[in-house]
Amino acid sequence: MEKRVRVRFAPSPTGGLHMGGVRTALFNYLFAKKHGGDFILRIEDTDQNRFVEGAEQYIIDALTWCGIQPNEGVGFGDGPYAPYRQSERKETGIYKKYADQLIAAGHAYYAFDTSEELDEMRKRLEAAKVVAPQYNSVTRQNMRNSLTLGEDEVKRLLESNAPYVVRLKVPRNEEIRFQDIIRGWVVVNSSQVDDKVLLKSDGMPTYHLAHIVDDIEMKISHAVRGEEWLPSAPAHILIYRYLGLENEMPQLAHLPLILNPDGHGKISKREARFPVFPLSWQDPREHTPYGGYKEAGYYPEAFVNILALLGWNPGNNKELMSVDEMATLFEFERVSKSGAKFDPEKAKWFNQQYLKAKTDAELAGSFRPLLKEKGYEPNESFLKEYCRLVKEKVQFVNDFWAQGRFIFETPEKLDEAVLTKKWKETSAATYTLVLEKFKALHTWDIPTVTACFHEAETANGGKIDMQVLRVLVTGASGGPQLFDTLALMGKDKVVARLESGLALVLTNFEK
RNA sequence: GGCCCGUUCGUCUAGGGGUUAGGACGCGUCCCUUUCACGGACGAAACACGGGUUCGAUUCCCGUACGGGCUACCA
Repeated sequence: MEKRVRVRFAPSPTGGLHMGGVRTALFNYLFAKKHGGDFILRIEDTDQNRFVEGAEQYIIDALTWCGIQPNEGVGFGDGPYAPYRQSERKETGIYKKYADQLIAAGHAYYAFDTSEELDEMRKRLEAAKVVAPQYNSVTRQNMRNSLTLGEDEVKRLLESNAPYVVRLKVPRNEEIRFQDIIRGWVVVNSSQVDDKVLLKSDGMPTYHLAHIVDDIEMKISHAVRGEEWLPSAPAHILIYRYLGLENEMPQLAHLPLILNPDGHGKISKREARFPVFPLSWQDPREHTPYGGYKEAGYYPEAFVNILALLGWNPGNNKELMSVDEMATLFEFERVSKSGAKFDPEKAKWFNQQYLKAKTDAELAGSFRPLLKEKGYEPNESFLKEYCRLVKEKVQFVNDFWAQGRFIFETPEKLDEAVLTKKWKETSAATYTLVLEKFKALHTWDIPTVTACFHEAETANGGKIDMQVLRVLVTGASGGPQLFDTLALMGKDKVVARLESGLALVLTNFEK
């Protein structure tokens, strides 16, 4: 019988959770949802030196904003396997228990080397032209560990509380093979694997031991993580094997990395000219916060949609999908092996698609607070109409203000390029005519304004350039649907703008 | 350097021994439009290279190049 799908997202609280981490969480979430399984948040805080205040809460907040909440784990309700923080689990002695088991079985050993001694060893090896200095089956013979020291000495050191680590005893030359759901068979020789530290001298487990113990204890069925873990997977296989748990170990899936759009390497928060964090992140050790997708105006649905298609695709040419749709389609077999460069331009397009799907009322709701910051609080119907007009032109609600700002505030200057090109000697008379026609109106709505403009054209004896009218009223060469905009602005404002616009042109353009 | 992983339009990708190599973003042209968009149509644009295997390779194998990851008592 297949075991119940239980997957975990297991970040360490060493900083803000960036988009690569979110995607890993997302794939876990989709997989769990598809199979009706569990999605767990486990906090891997075994490195006390790298602990960052606020990071854990950030992870919880970010997942929540993205709508990919775990159903078990830190911040989301303890299930039957609590605690879900490794620092707390360590207190139960669970990691030491497994480490002791490995030692008893002869697959792990105590090592008493100081960091100075380790440095010395590496230097020595480098001097001897050893290409990859590592603590392994060969070098451990010259180090201070329970394999070289003799039983009595080891016992004495242990009893005298000498600091030690527990290392995995990796065999010298053994082929280690494992199957990755995404990559197929991967084969590595154990000579390439070093004697990994399992238990650190502060008593904390390393990632290598901790995640295995927890995955087993928490009955994790699939370990889904980034490609950066692929090189250490062989060591993990060995640990499972020596624990007698190779048959119970989770299936492995190593996700391709998200790469920088330009340049090279993993996506990085420093060089990116686009957000890499879902929510803005203030690192307590730094001065300036990093902006987030939320603050940039992205909808969480759009953000998640973008991420899902970075390395995965449903194979049906469909790109816009809800999380539910993605979940029904998701499978690791359709996750690609190669890294994906993130394309910020396409990300914007995604958001635009979601934006266009919103109702004017929804948009008004999200734009109202932004507009209030600028000092304007129009009534609901005005705001909805405003949103209707500007939404076709932007990708973010954040752009709504800039797009229609002229409605609230008189532009300081008019678009010169348009005027230079289109303003003629007769223009002053033409647009004065339009002004007079507008002034004479008693009702003011879209059809009336439109009809009035056409009447002006008739009276003028020919077409009147709408773009020039636009510039006179709004200052800009482009903007929302012109007559609709004029209708929304109201007669008084349009007339006043037209007057001031004409005055401005006459002083600056008429020679 | 060593080890591991990867390589289809600029980017995200589909496909897979015989295809006009498909879609999307972006880009260009046109249509719609007396403005601005949206929308629509069309177009330019890819199988890294070299050897095999095969009647036939973009697809399978090997090598090379290139890219990425790892190489800590970090995860």
